[in-house]
Amino acid sequence: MEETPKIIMQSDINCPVRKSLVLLGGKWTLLILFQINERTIRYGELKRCIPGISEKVLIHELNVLVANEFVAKKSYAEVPPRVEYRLTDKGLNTLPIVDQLAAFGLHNLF
Amino acid sequence: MEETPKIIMQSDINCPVRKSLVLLGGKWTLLILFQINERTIRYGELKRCIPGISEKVLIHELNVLVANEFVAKKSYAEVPPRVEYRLTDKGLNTLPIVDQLAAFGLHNLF
DNA sequence: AATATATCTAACCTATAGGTAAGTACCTTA
DNA sequence: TAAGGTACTTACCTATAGGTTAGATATATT
Repeated sequence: MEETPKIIMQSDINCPVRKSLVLLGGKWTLLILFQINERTIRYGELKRCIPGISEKVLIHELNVLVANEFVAKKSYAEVPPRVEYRLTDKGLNTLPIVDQLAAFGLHNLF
Repeated sequence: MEETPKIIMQSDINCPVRKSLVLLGGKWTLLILFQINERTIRYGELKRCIPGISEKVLIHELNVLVANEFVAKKSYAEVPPRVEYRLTDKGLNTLPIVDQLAAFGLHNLF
């Protein structure tokens, strides 16, 4: 068997890992994407699914995720208001990352 | 084909994703693990591989990673000093995460 | 008329992650 | 003798991510 050493590029600002971390590296970002996952979920449900996050941060993160097209938002003109969030295709593409975070946690952190 | 909806637990502090993020969620943490990867690497090399990181932060992150047993450190009693870092088994287990971050970046951020 | 619900908005505050810059110790090379 | 390489350490500073609290809105319910 031959040794086929992995070549690792310098991680300058064009490094894919680094670019991903710029968008996904927040304290709550990947957790929010994980919780939305493949469902359509209302703001209030989401909040209850992530104990400890503040409303301000959750709203802000959601706005950023919508602006970056990870999440799609649908508001209904109802009272009381109803707002639904779901992942875009790009957002769905982040799920393998959180799957690996989950697998790592399960296998190494208990 | 049956619908088999994924069940998603509430992400309290015991959530595996959340626990992983506590340890790996720093600005540089996963990038450092990615750069060490499967090689044995000296401090100075590592620094050159991550343009923009400060010495203080790199040293500090490395110390934390060693304390958390993601990274093993070997110092040689030489002058000038030589210190080598490599991933432990636990550290190697984080590579699938950075692989997914890399894949995501390549496919979605260019 | 008071309370509850749901989704935000806004003002304010702070802890800390991270940045900057200088210094240390020892040897090598020019 | 002076500059450079190597792996740090220390002190100081600051920007900002994130926390806290209160309020807005507009209906329905009691």
